[in-house]
Amino acid sequence: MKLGQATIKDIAKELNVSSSTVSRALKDYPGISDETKRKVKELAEKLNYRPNAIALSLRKSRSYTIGVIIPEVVHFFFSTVISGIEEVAYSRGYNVILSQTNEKIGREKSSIETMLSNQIDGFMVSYSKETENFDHFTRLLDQGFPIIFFDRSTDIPNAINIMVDDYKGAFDAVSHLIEQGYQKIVHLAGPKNLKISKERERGYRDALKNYGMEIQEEYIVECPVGSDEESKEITTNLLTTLPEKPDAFFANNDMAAVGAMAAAKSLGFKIPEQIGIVGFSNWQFCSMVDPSLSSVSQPGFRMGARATDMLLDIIEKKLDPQKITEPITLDTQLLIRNSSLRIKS
Amino acid sequence: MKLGQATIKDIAKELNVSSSTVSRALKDYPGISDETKRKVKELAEKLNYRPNAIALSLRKSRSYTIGVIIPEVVHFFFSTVISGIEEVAYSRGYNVILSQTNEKIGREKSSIETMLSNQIDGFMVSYSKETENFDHFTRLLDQGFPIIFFDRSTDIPNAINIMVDDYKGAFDAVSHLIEQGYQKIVHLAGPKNLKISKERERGYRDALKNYGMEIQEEYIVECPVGSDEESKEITTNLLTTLPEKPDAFFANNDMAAVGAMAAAKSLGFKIPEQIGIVGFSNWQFCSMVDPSLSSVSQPGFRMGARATDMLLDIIEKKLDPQKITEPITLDTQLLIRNSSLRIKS
DNA sequence: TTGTACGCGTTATCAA
DNA sequence: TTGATAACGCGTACAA
Repeated sequence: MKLGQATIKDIAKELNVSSSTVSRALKDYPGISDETKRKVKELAEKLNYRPNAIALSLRKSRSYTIGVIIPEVVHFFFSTVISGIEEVAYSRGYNVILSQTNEKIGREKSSIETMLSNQIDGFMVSYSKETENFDHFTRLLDQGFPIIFFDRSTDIPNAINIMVDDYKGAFDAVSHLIEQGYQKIVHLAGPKNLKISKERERGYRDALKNYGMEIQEEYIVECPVGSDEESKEITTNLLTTLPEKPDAFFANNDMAAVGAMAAAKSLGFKIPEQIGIVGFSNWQFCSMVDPSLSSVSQPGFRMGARATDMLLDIIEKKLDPQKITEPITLDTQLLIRNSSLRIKS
Repeated sequence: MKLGQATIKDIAKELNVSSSTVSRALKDYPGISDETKRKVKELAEKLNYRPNAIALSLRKSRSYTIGVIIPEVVHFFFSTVISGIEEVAYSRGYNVILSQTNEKIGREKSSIETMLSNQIDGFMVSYSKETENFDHFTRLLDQGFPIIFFDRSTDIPNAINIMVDDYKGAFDAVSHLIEQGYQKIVHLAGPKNLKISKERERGYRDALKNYGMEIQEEYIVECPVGSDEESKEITTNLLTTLPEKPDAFFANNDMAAVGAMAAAKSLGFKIPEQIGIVGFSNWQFCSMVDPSLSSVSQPGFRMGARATDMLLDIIEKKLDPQKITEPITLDTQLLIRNSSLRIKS
């Protein structure tokens, strides 16, 4: 803050009282004469007094600030989560301090250090793709420091995880494709080390099993990057080389789904008549591509809001983290659009 | 921070030295014996000592934190700007504290107050649509408090504005359409009260003039919401009722452009042969729609990065804000894709 | 080479 | 009803 910001001392000096009196008057403590209160408040108003939150933090060892560690800000799902976080934090009087890791563990660790230095009251974390060792988190959790992991969950004992029900989302999507009569369904899978990828793959497998269909391992293809270009290349390859041509794609994310769509179209396939496609995440563009892309929508805002409410409850001791033993899962919703709807009922 | 976080005092007590010695040893001050330094650093490491940034802030009246006030986080352009801000802030050792206003002035003001309480070193602001009175900003600027306005600029004297060159972006886009031989170019305009909308419309008008073409007022249609549905409806209307059928659309944003594309396609027009379309912003989906959408790309990341560099330079007194009298404009780039390219050269 | 004392802004505690 | 003092964690001018 610039010079010239009035402090309690300034008010005290000007009114010839002690700073404790001013402090008490401002907070309507009992045992201060109405007269003094009035004078203090009047002058505070006049001087545009604003309490110094930093001094307060130092004194209380509480900053009313939570730290958000996120892989990328420019990402539809994550920005939606941030929005939910910010909304709840604001309404409960907390600040949000934000850092993106760009999927780098080094940056993740250093951001955590900085935030701890800044005495934040708790963390909301979606860890980076590079993170395989979780010691920097367990250490904090063991100290009793509040952390909530969102979207990307961990196996750390006692950690609180909140995520989307990826398994069920995938299960629903693939079941839908089967019900639409698709037989050879490829899964464009995500990075193997992320739990969400594994869960989605599990949903894919179980849906097939559930309908008595065989699982062919060559139909499960990893798309490590997750971009549309990558997927277009992979999909073109599959459609031209596999002995039994696939007739549907269930993608781990919407970008990959769009890549598959582009590949199929440029090879002359009709969508959804010959090839069906379903993505995951329900990004904004799903309704804008042609044909519109069916997708599994994830409740990002709700996830951010819910997680923040829990974190603040823990910080404020309204909730005992020990009591939360199960991961919290939020329901997804399958949005059926034209890319997978060939049986009009 | 939880109990148990080691302080300088803890180290001092354990080593039987004074806390100032510890402080100096940790910072490699001259005049401390190597022996002491070694011991102090060793113990600091062992105790996992972490400087208390809050105490430092209080002492230096500097928090190494900047506040970002933004209308919405879930918005491709804004999230890109945030990313640029965060990137530079991180690399220069600053924290970013974030608040979204949801376009409400009340929230804008209260967020500013909170951030000031937290002794932030400067502001990055894109004000809300409701903001018409700027007193809450001028007061701060008059005090010498560093603020940079991005994307949405102000007329406040001495304020620093950074924005995209909307005029030129629009001018280039429309010139391109004309060069492609389109004759009856409609402008799907944005909300009239935003400066960016006005600038884009001005670019549209000047491009037509520049090519000696007549400006027909009924070809300039406001799309107040800016959604694809809205634009689809408006465009369908135009294509079916106007006596002289339009053969191109220059939209104020990409969503509106996609709406126009959908309308044209469903009316059986070929794109780009019969109808050309150019959007604004270059959202991610531009390359994914079919045909791919030409668009004017706005350098969001660069804007965030550049603005933050300036803000930090001002904070660190490397730059005198008085010296910046002109608004800073960043060049846009016209990305020509299939929706407007009918003359292959 | 090291220690003492003070102040950043605030509030809790004890005393008057 | 009010005031003086100490403390939160750190850095530094001054003294030793």
